[in-house]
Amino acid sequence: MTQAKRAAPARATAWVLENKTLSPVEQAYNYILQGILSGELAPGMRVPSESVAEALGISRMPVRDALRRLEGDGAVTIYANRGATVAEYSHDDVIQLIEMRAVLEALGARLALAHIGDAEMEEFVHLRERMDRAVNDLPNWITRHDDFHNYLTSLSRRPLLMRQTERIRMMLRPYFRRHHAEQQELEIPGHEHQKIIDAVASGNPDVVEQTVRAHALANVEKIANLT
Amino acid sequence: MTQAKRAAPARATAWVLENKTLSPVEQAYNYILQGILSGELAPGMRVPSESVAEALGISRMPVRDALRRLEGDGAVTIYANRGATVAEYSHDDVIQLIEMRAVLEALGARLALAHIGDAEMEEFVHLRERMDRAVNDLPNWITRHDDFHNYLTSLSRRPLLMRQTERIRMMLRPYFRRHHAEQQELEIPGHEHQKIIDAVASGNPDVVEQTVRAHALANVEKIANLT
DNA sequence: GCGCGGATAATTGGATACAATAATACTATT
DNA sequence: AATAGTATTATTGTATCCAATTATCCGCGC
Repeated sequence: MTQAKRAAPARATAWVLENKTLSPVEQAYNYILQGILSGELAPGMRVPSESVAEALGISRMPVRDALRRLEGDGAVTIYANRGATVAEYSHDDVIQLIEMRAVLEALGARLALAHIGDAEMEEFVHLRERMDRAVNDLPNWITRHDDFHNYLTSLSRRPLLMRQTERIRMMLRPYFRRHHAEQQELEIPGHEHQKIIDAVASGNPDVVEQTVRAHALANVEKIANLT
Repeated sequence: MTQAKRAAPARATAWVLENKTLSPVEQAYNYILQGILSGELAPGMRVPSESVAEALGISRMPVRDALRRLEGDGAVTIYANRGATVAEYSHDDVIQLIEMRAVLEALGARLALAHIGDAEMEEFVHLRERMDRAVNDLPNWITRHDDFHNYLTSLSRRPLLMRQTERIRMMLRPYFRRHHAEQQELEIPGHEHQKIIDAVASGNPDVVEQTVRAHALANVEKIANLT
């Protein structure tokens, strides 16, 4: 069990950029994830390693690796001897995920306050406007919406927290899509998110945390009821 | 001629307890995780798939699967073409993890209130006592400590939340071990945790949430400074 | 028509083999 | 002696093959 300790290699954060040809595992990972995020692969659908392998012209082995990683991300569920399916979250699961996201993003927002100046406030308004402009284009709007929240969380300078919230958001993606697709209008332009901007502008950590938390929990029931 | 049967591990690997033939992936997963939790495998140590496979009498393939899952759990880090190492978290990382655990467990505690009656209160006291009795046995105390917190979180009836907090606790395990090992005494028996019990007894959600959160953040700096 | 077995097909799990990559050791050259 | 470049070794990544499990289909009996 014991292994010689050796200095861990430097964290390669930029390997994506220099690698033009993605490795088979990465191809498979991106391919499947894209399918889930885009909505092509709906919750419950099977993801046979064979068909993915064939589609990408690789063997099943890297696909399996990719599926394991996606399982860790909560994007797919792997049943023993029965393969992988796009993760399906129940009514209660969705509630839990939203609750978790709420407290985590609220925490992120609170911690972000320390790093917010005029430039950042401007950026918030900018992001809100971009969101509003995409109000009639659902896929685009979802992206912009995520941009807004991710930016706020990113200002906390907490990469692990960021990663966590992104992960949960990814898990919820299919259900948010469904929810927004059924709404007549996505949001009275900017209204909800302006409240967050105002809270941030106030500079009060408790207010910020509470506002973001409430925002995330806003229509938890409506979303969960779709499942 | 008849093909030789799949070689059942001829060597009776002194394996944990009587288990009903865990699949190779599960064996590898448990084996590595156990090594990390027990402290045998310290952060930064390499975990070559070959040696694990050999130790368990299986091939490298299921070990790879296990490592991928552990990567998703945050227990190991996999560098492309350079294998897996036990996940190493920096000073800042540890702070983030503790912060996340704080808000998530605080949320869990708040939600648990709805499911707490006399029987549960008794169980809390029971668990605290077990913890106190193990005060001179570090590994055991850590287990009891986790038992206490996991029980509280479990009462929220939020499996995903539970899983998340357990995951984070696992990531932090090596650093907590280090922290507690350096402490003269683990805790004025029951003192800190009695405060949580009292808060729960009060039945006030805000108090509970705040208390649990404060408890988790109690010595974040001391722990993080060890890295 | 409906359920129940048993054969058959489809799909995953695991092992071996080989290729690719990174780490290490070595040699030659300055 | 230091270093750069090369050869060697160790380890990981991928492909292919076979076994095992699960799902499907079909005939049979009620």
